[in-house]
Amino acid sequence: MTDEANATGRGVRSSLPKTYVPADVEGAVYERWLAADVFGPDARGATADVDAPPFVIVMPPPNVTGALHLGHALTLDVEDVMVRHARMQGRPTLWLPGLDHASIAAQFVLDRILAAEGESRASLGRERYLERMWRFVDTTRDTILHQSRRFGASADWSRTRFTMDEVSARAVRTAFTRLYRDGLAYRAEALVNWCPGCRTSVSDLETVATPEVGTLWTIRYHLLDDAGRPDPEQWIAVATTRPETILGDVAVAVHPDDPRYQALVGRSVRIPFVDRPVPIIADPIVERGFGTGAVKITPAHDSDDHATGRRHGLPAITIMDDDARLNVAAGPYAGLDRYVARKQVLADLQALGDLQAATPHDMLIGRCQRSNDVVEPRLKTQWFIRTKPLAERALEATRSGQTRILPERFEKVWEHWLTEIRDWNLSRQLWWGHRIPAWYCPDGHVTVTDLVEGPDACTTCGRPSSELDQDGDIFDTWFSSGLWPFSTLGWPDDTADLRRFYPGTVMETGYDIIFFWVARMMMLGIHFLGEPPFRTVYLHGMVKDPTGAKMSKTKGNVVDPLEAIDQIGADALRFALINGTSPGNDQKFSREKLDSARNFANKLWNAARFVLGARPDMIAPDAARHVPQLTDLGPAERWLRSRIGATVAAVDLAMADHNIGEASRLLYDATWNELCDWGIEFAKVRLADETLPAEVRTATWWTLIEALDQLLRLLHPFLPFLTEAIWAAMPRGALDPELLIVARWPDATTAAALRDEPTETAVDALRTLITEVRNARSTARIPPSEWRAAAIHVPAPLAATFEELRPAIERMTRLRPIVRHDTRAELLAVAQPDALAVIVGDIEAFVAPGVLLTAADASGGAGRPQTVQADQVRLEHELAEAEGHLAAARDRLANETFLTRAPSAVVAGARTREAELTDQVARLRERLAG
RNA sequence: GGGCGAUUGGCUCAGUCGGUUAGAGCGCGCGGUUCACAUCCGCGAGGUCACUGGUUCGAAUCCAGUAUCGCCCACCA
Repeated sequence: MTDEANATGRGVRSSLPKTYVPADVEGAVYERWLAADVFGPDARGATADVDAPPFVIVMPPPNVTGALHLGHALTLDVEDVMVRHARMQGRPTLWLPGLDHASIAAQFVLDRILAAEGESRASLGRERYLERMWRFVDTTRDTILHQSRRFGASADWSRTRFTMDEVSARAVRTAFTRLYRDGLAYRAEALVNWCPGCRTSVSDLETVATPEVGTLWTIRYHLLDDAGRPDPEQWIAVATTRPETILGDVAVAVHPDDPRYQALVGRSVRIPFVDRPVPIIADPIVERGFGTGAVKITPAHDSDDHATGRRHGLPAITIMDDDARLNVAAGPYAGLDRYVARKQVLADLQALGDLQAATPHDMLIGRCQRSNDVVEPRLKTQWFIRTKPLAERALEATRSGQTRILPERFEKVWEHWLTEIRDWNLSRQLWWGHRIPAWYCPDGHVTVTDLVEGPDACTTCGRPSSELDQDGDIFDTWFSSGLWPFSTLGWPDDTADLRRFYPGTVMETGYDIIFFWVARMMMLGIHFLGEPPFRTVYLHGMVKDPTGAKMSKTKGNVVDPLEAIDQIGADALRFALINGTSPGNDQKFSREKLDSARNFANKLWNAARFVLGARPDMIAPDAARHVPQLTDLGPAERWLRSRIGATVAAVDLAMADHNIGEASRLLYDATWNELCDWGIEFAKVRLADETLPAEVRTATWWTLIEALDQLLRLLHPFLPFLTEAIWAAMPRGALDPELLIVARWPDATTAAALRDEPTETAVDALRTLITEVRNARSTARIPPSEWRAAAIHVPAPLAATFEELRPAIERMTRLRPIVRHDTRAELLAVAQPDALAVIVGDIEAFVAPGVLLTAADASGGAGRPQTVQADQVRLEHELAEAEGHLAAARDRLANETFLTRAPSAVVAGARTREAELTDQVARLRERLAG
């Protein structure tokens, strides 16, 4: 075949390579897509209807920190399926790819690399550190983008964005400035989660509550007498898990109604080592039953205590520095690490005789999600976002249905989190990220501006910019991520893209970042643009290892998606990740799934190879697509068309439901169990039958082509490379594009017209007959290759179909001749007593006797006189089954209330069934008796 | 402490609006050199749908409770 023929889009390549080698195909196919320019909403090669509503998918930009893992693969696959589906429906699609600078994660990774090189943040300094970071992300960025293409992602690479690029930077400055102007961003001293390892504050979401067994120590604080001296004989005992923080204690709290302590309220105790007198206060927050019922109050290092301290107007004494070492306020313990200090304090208390008890205690310790360090609550002056008003509008959006969350159950956690939301700490004491655009003058005035060059002067006192200092902190990464759906479209400018593509259609991501990311996008999107950034939030589950454990490098149970692609191809990996999954549910990923997907890819390839290679001679190799006459189709062809129509409808339903796992399952089934097992097998007989008229044989082939064509379209989102490669060899219609990726999704109306239920019913009955004959032959141990004769009675309505399919039935049952009798009586008259009986509904067949076996023979023993017909066992089994069902059916019909209350259709169905079973049972009994 | 999810053959999972006989893949057993595919073909065995109770003519499905596992949220020191 010539290149010209291919270029017309109508050429038929004579055959596909015998074996499908993904590596040979995938790269080349991707190049063809790129060359044809089909990915973007207005791509040159795209065939979208410009007036159709655009399909915009919002994806989480992966972190620039390293290679992609299986979770990324799943994300890209799910999104690619959705985008390809929409593209084939003729909608302009926007899938905007990008990367996230991931400030804390990236610094964590780079710090490790630097440590290996004998360098550190401190040794490089801010400027050189950032230069180094840019070099690092330049390489990882290329890796990630390259990998995304290997997954087959059909994103619009021309629009690739980075959360640290200038457009993003401007969006960040603008967003923050407006929030500040709107009174939603504020700077305040507050207790924040401090990670001493990362040397930055982190948000509540970034701290992980870790169960640990700690110790609950009981410590005596001596009461002060009127002269202010500690009384060695009188004390109040407090319980604490953090004895080192006593150095920052400012009070002891008891419950106001606690009779043990009521007399002590208002008196003072002495804090040891720092020799500080503090009051005993009453506060209902104290749990009387816990510990001693008396709590030490350390406002600077505990969030409960902070709140208590504020209620009582107590000072907050910070005793730790950024490295979590005790500071000068800790008196004799200054300079000690927090845990060293703890030991020392305990030893000193012991020496004083004031350590009363130590008991093991189950507790939750907050650890840094990134570094696993124990997070320290500390007082810091930082920037916060007032989230309540933003959260309310996000809740309105989901409650009103303006934005829908799928699966719906996630709406509950969404509700809860947004209802209980606390202010968002935006400041990070890191270097890699967007610098907070706030400047401070020596008088403490704050100037916030979105000007890239900073403010001219202090907006309060007019001091020139030279006297202003910019905040040294950067923003939480998720702040820029939260702007993603619109910052990528040119916001804050009112761009054409923004007007056309905001809000997005579907936001797709894993449920693990619903709060980190989805909630933030919702809050910020609604605030800045007045409407939510997407209509649907689709959350997929997590990919776990075969035992259900989380995949992690340290556990060594990760599957490298690129390795899997090298071994079995991207299509198989994609199918393995999607087939058999449902939205929001985790999946256990295993080698077996990959194998199964690979087998399916192989099956499709070979089916296509057969179909294309089975072209009858009278059809020219480069023949244009031809629609056969309905009258030239046989029952098998009509059956196959009808099943394809049913598949289109079922897949459409699943896709509309966002249930792509179900869609893939339906397609697996249709391809393997319908097209391959029956469609092709039936067709083989007609195609090979030279006695048939040419138009009948060609009609069969064109029917296979039609079925394959429809399945290729439906399968393309799932197996893009493989289907595209097959498509290239298919005879295409005049209107079909050269590339499947921009071909049209099967039309529902056309598909509905393919349905032919009477044919399906008739052919299904004959398919069951074939299966049952095979079963009978198998149990009777008739060699599969051996031809046998048979006699059959087929009820009149089925007779014509039977005759039309006779050659196929003969071949598939390996029975010939099959003598058909018009009445059952005729059949029984000729039936040999030892023939195998096959009773399928109204059809009854007798197959020439098989080998008669004893039980001993069946288990491999020597040949013996044959007394037991193995076939009898099968019939008895069938009889028992039928009798069971019959009994159930009769019970139901004997039930008066069933007859009166159940819908008449159900009752009628039960009656029919009962009649059928009665008949079936009678004939089975008759046969067994005979 | 609160919430969510899961529990269906040996394993991994489907199962729509409650409806007759609960499906698939893998694995298992038997058979197979059928000219697309052994990454295959044919046949088969294997399930009291976690448990208890309820609603209903009818429950894997709806309700209540229990158990086990997993996850999320949470300020008892």
